[in-house]
Amino acid sequence: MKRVSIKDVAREAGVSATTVSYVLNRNPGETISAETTQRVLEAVRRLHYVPNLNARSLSSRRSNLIGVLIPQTEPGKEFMFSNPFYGELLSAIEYTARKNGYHLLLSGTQEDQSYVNVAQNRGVDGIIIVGAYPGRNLEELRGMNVPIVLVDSYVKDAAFHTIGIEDREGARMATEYLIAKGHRDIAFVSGSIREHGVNSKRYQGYCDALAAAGIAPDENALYSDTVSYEYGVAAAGEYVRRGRKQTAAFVTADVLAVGLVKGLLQHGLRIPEDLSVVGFDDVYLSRICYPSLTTVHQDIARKGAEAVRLIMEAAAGAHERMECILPLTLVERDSVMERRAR
Amino acid sequence: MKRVSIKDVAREAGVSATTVSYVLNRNPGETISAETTQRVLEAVRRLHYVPNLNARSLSSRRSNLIGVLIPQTEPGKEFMFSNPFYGELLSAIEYTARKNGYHLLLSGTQEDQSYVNVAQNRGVDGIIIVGAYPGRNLEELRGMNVPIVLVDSYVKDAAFHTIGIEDREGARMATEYLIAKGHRDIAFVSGSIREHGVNSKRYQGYCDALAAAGIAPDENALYSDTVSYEYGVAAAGEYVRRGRKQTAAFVTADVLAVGLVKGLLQHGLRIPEDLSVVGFDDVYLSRICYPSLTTVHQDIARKGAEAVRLIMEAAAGAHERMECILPLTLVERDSVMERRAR
DNA sequence: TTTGCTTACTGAAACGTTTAAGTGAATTTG
DNA sequence: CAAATTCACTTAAACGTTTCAGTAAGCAAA
Repeated sequence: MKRVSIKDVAREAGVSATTVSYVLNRNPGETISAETTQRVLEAVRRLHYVPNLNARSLSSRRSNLIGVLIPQTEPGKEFMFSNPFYGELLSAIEYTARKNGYHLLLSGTQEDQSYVNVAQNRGVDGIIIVGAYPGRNLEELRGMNVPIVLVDSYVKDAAFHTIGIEDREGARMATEYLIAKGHRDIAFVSGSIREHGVNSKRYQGYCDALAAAGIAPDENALYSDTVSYEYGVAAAGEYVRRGRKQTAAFVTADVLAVGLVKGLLQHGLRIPEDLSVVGFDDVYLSRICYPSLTTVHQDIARKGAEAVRLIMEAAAGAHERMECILPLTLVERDSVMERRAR
Repeated sequence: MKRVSIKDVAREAGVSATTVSYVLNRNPGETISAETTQRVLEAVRRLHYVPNLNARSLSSRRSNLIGVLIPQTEPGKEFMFSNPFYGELLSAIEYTARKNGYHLLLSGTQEDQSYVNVAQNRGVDGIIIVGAYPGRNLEELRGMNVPIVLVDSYVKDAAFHTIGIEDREGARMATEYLIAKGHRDIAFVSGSIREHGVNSKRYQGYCDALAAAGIAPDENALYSDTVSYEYGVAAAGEYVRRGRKQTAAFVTADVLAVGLVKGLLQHGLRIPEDLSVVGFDDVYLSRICYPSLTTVHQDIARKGAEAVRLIMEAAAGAHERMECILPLTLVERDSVMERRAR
């Protein structure tokens, strides 16, 4: 039960292996007669030949493989890859990659883990890293000789291409929207605020909007290390415990916002009557949850597509650092209402 | 900027490449002295050597790579991979695979597409196929010389291992539960009912429960199309159009159930007061939606883990066909209530 | 007629591993 | 003490491609 190799095809077609390779790869500069091409393709079909891509990678040093690294927790505990946003992004990346002849090498990442082993040794043509933050992991990657795209990271490093969104603008937009609806006490709920992370930018945007309206930022911002539905629920409890000072909340991730809403409902509060909520990301879930979530929309499909595009361009020889920032819009749904006296 | 290879390590450590390979692979039967082992490992560390897994696969004919095929639609249109269940399952597969030293080669599949090219040519050690149904695609795979695990398929074929759940039992359980709550007119909402597919089993289970209670199944209570949130919403419209005969619905996928509920709410109906709903899968979303969904729970994390285990066992030499059926339980949440007169 | 160019191929090395088979030296066995 | 065994390695072939550097034939140009 041996695999059929290029040599078998060559024998069948009465040509050399080299010729078969040239036929299959339409190698520029090489000329193969129409007749021979026919014979080779015939043989390929007859023998059901499929090229061994490992051998091809080994020889040509390109693999048509893109490594994708996504934060992962133990399964069953949380959403797919800890945030449904990651799932949707992955889906978009996969789709674009496949349409361009790439395969995906998928690996989850956990805090302490080395990034390098995960992907380098397969000879990937590029790596897309989602949700990374600076640290020894990124240091490791710098030495690698492969294009790397960081998604949603504010690391400015010549070694990494980045793709992101107008975080600060988006947050300002959301907060301004709440202010325009008459709210002045606006909670800020997010995952951990780290330097170079998206949340610090979103916090800035939130402050920008408050400042423009002459409101002092709320010292009691709620945030945690993890972006999760569970933390959203917990934050609701905390909000009640603290005396429900705010009439609105800007939440930096939909999954968190949905948890918050759920938690508040469980406490017998009504949304948006008792608290107006604006989320961030516009994951599919936001349309589904109850009440449906007013949120800052980002084009996830496009983000994935651009990530793949950057890898391809870099692999094709582009050498300067590339950066791609996508715009945001606000989508109004049912989780916000005009402020009224309580 | 050359890659460091095993030969560089060999030179550095003053031994042959073979010795380095033996040290790195702890090859059984081969003895390498402690001192040499030390020297080699030192050299590996000094040179930051990482083995080229493509070369390894080529030479050893095992890749530590598992191909995963998941139904995929255009991104942005629907959930991750068309059903959040797939995302959660993928997450579980990834986790288990990684813990066992495997990487994942991910590919989405679309209706018309050949499965073979997607994975075979990378020399994967096995393929996990989610949501496949018999057809020419499976025919193609039969010829391949690689363990294949079909998830949720009732294809009985010596060429494929399978992993599934007690679909019929689960459906019976759900329907019996509704009957026990006093319902007699129970809708059946599902994706397309195909031979060898899970939905035909679930339909049987639904009929079993009705029969046991002396209820004749009603053609008019059937809603079947595609598994998607959108179709759930559409089914709600259809339900209203048909005159709201049923007081309860058994829905064969949570994502569909959530759409149905959403659609009904949009029509001004209340859940569970106007319609009791039981879903299937217990995806994370079921806890989050409003009202939270009573549903048939399956252990998705375990399912993913078992899929990987089957691949590993098959790769290790097990040759008879393996089949793994996991049990189901019913989880009660807020989408069902006792029937009362209307 | 020689030279040079084009066309259509082929040979062989290289990519980075694994692994079967072998090799000497040291050690044990009969 | 010779023979057999064990130990600790090495040699070289193989895995299935790509690709550089030819080559031989045909033809046009000088």
